[in-house]
Amino acid sequence: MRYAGRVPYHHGDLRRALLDTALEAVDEHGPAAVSLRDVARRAGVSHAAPTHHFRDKTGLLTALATEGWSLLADALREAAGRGFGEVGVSYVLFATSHPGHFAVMRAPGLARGDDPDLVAAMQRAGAQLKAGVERFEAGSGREDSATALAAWSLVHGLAALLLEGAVAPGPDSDVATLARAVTAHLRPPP
Amino acid sequence: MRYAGRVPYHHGDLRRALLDTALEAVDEHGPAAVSLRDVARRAGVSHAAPTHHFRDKTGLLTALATEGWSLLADALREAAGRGFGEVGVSYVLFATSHPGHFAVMRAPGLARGDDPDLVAAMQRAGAQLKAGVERFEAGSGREDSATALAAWSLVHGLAALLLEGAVAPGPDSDVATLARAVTAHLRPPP
DNA sequence: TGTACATCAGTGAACGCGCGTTCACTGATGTAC
DNA sequence: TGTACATCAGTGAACGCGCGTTCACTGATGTAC
Repeated sequence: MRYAGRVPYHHGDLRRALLDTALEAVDEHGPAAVSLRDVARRAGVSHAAPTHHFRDKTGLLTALATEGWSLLADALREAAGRGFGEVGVSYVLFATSHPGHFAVMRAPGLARGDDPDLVAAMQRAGAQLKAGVERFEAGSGREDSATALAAWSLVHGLAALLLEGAVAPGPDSDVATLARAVTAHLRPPP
Repeated sequence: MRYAGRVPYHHGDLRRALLDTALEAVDEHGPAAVSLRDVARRAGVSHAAPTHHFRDKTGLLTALATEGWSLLADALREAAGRGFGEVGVSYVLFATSHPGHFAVMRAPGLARGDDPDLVAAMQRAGAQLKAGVERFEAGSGREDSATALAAWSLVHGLAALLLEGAVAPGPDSDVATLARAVTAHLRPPP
């Protein structure tokens, strides 16, 4: 039973709360500098509590990476009906609106790479990316691996430049507009 | 005086040695996880020695970032005579052959952003990048900020994907070939 | 050429701190009967 | 409906470790005379 004004012994959804505070910590200091004790502190819980939800630090990062790839797959799938350009825009929007997830997803060696859930989520996102590029290539009737790589590089690079603070949308623009302008510069396969 | 087989008290060029071992450490664990003590250990020197060359940890990272931007500026300048495509290829080659430098250059908040040498080196590299894009645009006779951003995104994205291990050149290819194929997909301004 | 001395480069001990993980524990919940 | 008990969720102390920085020090070098 819970009484107003009383801190309950059980949290309610500590797992979710830990994931959220971990994302904040990643946003602030990068995925390599996340500390389990800091995450617990932010969530207002003892430093040993996370153990019950994610065995150890790697477990927490693996859960974040899995969630990230899964969210990306969902976002790309949702945009897939609207052509390559929109899949690309969706990729950039995902990266800038989920910086913590995106950073953990790209950081090598922090998550357990052989985790089955993580592998499945990555494959799901990979399939959506591939489908997006194929849609772009469809216009020309031929497939070209360099086109696929160029498309991915383009949106990945824009996302990285935005996240690194090397580029920012002007006052009359926003990320989606920037992304559309940039993807329009991709030349279809010869 | 130095005798063969005797470890001299003075190192000779400890500053350079520390920069080099720091680069190795960055390659292995990322810029956020570099430790001064580890860098000193790798260089075979007491952990307090780096203080004499770089006041503190930030000083070491600032020196690395400065060196990185300076090397990039040199590489871009050298390639500038050969058209935009080669400037782009040169950017990607710099990133993949100097992963430690490139990582420190992009990591926000690790170096002293107001260091005059660092600022100067960044400006030098920025000017070369700008010149490269202008060369590309010259064909069309008009300038277009989206073209510049797309060009930078494209090469930056390819570099990031290669460094993150998301993409690797096949057995019959190499980084330069990949970079040429990708930059060929950039569409000139309308 | 020799010598005194300032300066430079590196040492090793010490400090206080935050970290990840383990552990025995206790409070809360839910289920079988 | 009540009660016993297993299980789950969180606590707090403890461990050993590596870290950045400071400090008094010593060895080596170079320069003025």
